[in-house]
Order: sequence, then C-alpha cells, then structure tokens
Amino acid sequence: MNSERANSERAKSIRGRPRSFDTDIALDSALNVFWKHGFQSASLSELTKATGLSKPSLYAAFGDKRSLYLKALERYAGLLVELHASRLTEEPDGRLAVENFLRSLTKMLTNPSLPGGCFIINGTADFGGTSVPKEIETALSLALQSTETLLKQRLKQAQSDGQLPQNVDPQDFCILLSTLIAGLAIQAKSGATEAKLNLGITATMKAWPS
Amino acid sequence: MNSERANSERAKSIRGRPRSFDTDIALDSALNVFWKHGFQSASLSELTKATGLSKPSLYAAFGDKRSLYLKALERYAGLLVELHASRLTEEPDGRLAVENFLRSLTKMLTNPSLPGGCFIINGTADFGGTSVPKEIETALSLALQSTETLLKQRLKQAQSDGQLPQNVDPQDFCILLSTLIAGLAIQAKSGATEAKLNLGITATMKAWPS
DNA sequence: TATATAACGTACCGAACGGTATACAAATAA
DNA sequence: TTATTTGTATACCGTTCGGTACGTTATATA
Repeated sequence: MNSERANSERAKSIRGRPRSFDTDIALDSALNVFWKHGFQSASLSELTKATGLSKPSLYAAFGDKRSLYLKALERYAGLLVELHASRLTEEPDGRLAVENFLRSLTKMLTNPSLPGGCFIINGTADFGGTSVPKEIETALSLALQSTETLLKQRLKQAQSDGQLPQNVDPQDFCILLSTLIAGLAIQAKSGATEAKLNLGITATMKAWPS
Repeated sequence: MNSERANSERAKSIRGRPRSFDTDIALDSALNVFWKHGFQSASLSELTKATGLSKPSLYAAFGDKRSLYLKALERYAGLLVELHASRLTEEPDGRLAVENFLRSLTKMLTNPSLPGGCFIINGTADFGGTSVPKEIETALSLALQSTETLLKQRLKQAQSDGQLPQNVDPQDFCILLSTLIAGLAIQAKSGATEAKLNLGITATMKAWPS
C-alpha cells in the first residue's frame, strides 16, 4: 500500500519483495502505544493494530518487543531534544532559556492529542518489578540522566555569563529542576492542565537565585 | 499458623473454621507487592506467595484483585498521613513543618527496605491505558489530591501565622510543592539517593517567599 | 458426639500473552 | 520466463493470566 513511499533503510537494488510500509512511520505508531501503555502493558495485538503490521512483519523489522521499545525510546529522545531542549540553546538569557524549556515541555505533557505525560518518566515509574527488562531500565535511566546533564550544562553557562550568582551550585539547582520536570510529567498524567502546571513553573522560577 | 493472633474483623462467636491468618498482615503483604509492581504487573501468584494465602482464601478475604488494590491503597494512605503528614501539624513554624514533611517523605521514598517510590505516584504513572480500571484511577487521583489539600491548608495557616507573605498565593506555592513531591518519588524510583533528593529540597526551600 | 459452618488446597477454566513455523505472494536478477 | 529472495498472512506454540468449582479439613454450636 505504501510502497511508493521509500523505505529509508532500504537501497533500491535489493532482491526480493520490498516492504509495503515505512519503518519510520511504523516506529512512530509503536512509540505512541508504548508511550500510552508502558512496556509491559503494551500488548503485541495493540502494537500490530497501531502499526498496521502483522506480528511476523513487526519482528522482521524491529526484533522482539524489548528491542522495539528501545528503538521507540531512541526516537522519543531525539524528538525531545529537537523540539524542546533546543529552547535551552536558542535563548541567550539563562533564566529565560530554562523557563522556555519548562513551558515547552509542559505543553507537550498536557497535549491531549499525545499519549499523555513523558515516555521516559512513565517508563521510570515502572522500575523495580520483574516485568521491565533491566536493559530497558538502564536505557531509561541514561535518557533521564542525559536531559539532567543538558540542564546542568546550561546552568553552568548561565553562571559563567553572570546570569547566576557564583555562590550557587548549578548541580543543586539542577536537581531541583529535573525533579520538578518529573513531577510535571506525573501531574500531567493525573489530569493537571497546562495552566496549573505553568503556575508551578512560575513559582519555581521565582526561586532562581539572584 | 497465626491462629493465635486475633483476626480484627472476626467476632469470637462465629461458627465454623476460623481464619488461620491475620487479614491486616496479609493486606500489608499485598500492599508491598502492589507498591513494587503496580496494579497490572502484580500477579496473583506473587500476591499469594507474599501473603502465604491460596487464591480462594485471598478472594474470600478481600474480593478480586481490584478491590484488594483499593484496600491496599487505603492502608497506604493511612500510613502516609500517620507517619509523614503528621510532621505538618507537629511543627509550629510553617516553613520548617513543610521541610520536615518533605524530608520525612524522601526518607521513605529512598528506603531500600521498602518497595521503592510512592505507591500513589507509581500508580498514577500507569494512567491512561486499558490495564488500570477507572475506579482505581479515580481513587488514586483522590489520594493525590488529598495530600495536596493537606499541604495547601498548612500553607494557609502559615500565612495567617505571618510565616508566609500575604502577597503569595498559597495555591501557587502548593502546586510547586506537590509537583516536587511527585518528582521526588520518580527520582527515587530511578535510583536517586536520599542525599541527592535532600539537595533538591534544600534548593526548593530557598524558594520559600519571605 | 453430631452437625453446621466456614476456611483451605487442588486442580482446573477460558482468555490473552509473547513469539514463531510454515505456506503463500510479490518483486527483482538472471 | 525462471529462479531466487524477501515480505506477508494464518494458524499455532507453550506459558501465564485472573478467577473459580469442588472436595476436604478444622472449629464452634448444640
């Protein structure tokens, strides 16, 4: 059906029947399912329904459920940096850059046309049981840590730019911010509106040391 | 085995074979399982193993899985108020009361001998899918909201005690705090230490308007 | 002791799970 | 056209799920 749309992984001159679907589009569909349900509760039947693929096609294209999840996580992390973390570098004023980042994230977290909350945070909340493979836990931890690092570096830059007092430890303030972000994601999941979360962000930004 | 320990629900003069277990102890065991795994991923076989009961005994005592979860939630909420929210009323200084509450919570969230994180927050992160009954979602939302109300009332009292400026809206600051709490629970799940989370709390308390 | 009542253990139910073997369809290379 | 390579669909695998029927065991009343 979609054979006119080129498969990005496939060169033109490979023998055999070509794929009838686009792997990137299928991955986005799978991402939505995992985002909404988490690793364990996302059943293969929902994944096949969302992607429009049969189970053998899914396995041929992405491997088993675990490796499909990991690919979806990679995709999500890319989107996150591209769409939101970019706010950190776009804005020269450190305080405003962080605030823009938080508000951009919040808009995504509460967007009703998205699965709800944050893929990474949702996944992290399922840690500890036997239902989430350790490999997924470590990948999620890494993803969480990388955004924390992104924030910390931005805070350090703000400090060297004179936008954050020297007696403030960027690490400490970064912990506050990344903890807040996780909380925003949870609040969004429980139904909090964008406006409510923005009130929390405003209150937090008043804590920016000056 | 435990027949010498009185069953709190059972009067003395009921005919028939008495329970050989204590329902409160069994409920605590079930709570631990749900706390660790969440509703969907907590299997009946783990619940029976943890409680030491057979499936029919579990059902006779607590009803189905959903109603057992709701009873465990009620138990957890009771413990939460008794062990931690009490800090809010014990301490006359509003700022210190809130800080004590946060640090007490954090100690629980990171206690390695507990299942990890917060039962309510863990459950909230699983919202949105088909695997969590709506009745459980509403009960969890209510529980989350009730602790938020507790906090807000304490902030209002602090304000009337002159410990919080009149130009601050307790509602706004309460949103910041409850969002932070959710974030603390998630950070704990992802392996953050008590010390790290306490740094975040310290940074937050600096935001206390003065 | 006899009987009524309730808890217990075993063994099972249908359904859904993740994953796969196999047969067929389609498209390219020769 | 023919052979080869690859994707797709069906139907199935063993396992585990939540939940229960039923026969047995233990205790209180009478």
